[in-house]
Amino acid sequence: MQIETDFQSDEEYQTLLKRFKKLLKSEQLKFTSQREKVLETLYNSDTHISSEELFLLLKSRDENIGIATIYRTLSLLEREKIVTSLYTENVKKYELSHKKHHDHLICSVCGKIIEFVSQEIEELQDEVAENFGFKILDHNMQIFGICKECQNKGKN
Amino acid sequence: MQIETDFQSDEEYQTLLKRFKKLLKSEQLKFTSQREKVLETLYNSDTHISSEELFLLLKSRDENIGIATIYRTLSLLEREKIVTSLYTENVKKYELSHKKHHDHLICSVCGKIIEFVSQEIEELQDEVAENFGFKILDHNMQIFGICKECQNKGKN
DNA sequence: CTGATTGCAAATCATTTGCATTTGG
DNA sequence: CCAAATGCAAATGATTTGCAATCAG
Repeated sequence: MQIETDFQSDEEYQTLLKRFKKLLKSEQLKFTSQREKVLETLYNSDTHISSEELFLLLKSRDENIGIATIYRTLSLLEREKIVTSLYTENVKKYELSHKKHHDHLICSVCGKIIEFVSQEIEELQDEVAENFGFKILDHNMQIFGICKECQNKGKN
Repeated sequence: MQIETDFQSDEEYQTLLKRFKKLLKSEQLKFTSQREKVLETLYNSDTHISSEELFLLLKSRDENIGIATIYRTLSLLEREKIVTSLYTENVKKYELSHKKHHDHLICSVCGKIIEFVSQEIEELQDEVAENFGFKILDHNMQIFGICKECQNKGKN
């Protein structure tokens, strides 16, 4: 079971990597080890991550990478829609967008981000936009509040 | 008609002002002319406004106010839920929250912000949050895209 | 009076940029 | 090769903070 999962993930990552390389080629950009590190780290991260966090993470692995490169790579990835971003706690945080689209519940106490999908909300959004003659490119929904765990903590 | 509207607005503003004063008193904070200017400017602004914009606006009226005071006042107002904020074009922008709650369509071309309300979306959000045992404090929905006008501009 | 607030300037934080050097194709 | 990319350090832009002077209650 574990093996199957790993294999599957790996295959998924390879597909992503191929897409990235193809994309770079089509724009006469170069595939570099730094760009791969960033992509890979995002792939393996199960939460949203900021440039700074990504930098520290890679540095702790003794990777040779500068923070400017991380900023540049994340911008590139966002431009190419390989990642999406959101803004919390005064910084921009990124996640791979290969996942299904989803929205966010953000805990104001612990900062935890819970992802969720609601097809109905998506549809209503499309409807609203249509009423304004507005062409949707992307959207971003954040619900702030207190997660179950932090509510319970409060009771102690 | 016009007179009636002005009167009504004025009354509404007075109510808001009273609320603000009461709130300040209850926290042993002081009512200052700078705080009033900020509140009043927000009240009279029909769009979201950044600290910088607020500062320039007040300066152009020769008001005596420093930008640090504006930042401090906006934080205070947000903490007290008198204003809400959103993050676009790399800055935080504020609006009075005495209006009915609403969400935003943001044009990626001209930066225009269109407000809308969807009771159905609100309800779905509550439902989702409930499923996660999440207690909603606030939320924030931004739909990015291209507004009708900018789509038409593109066609010329 | 006296603690809160202000304006200013300096500090900080996230992000961007210039540039000499390195590297991928 | 050589244009693109990198790392570094310096620059930028938004926001915050320290502090002496001022002001509200």
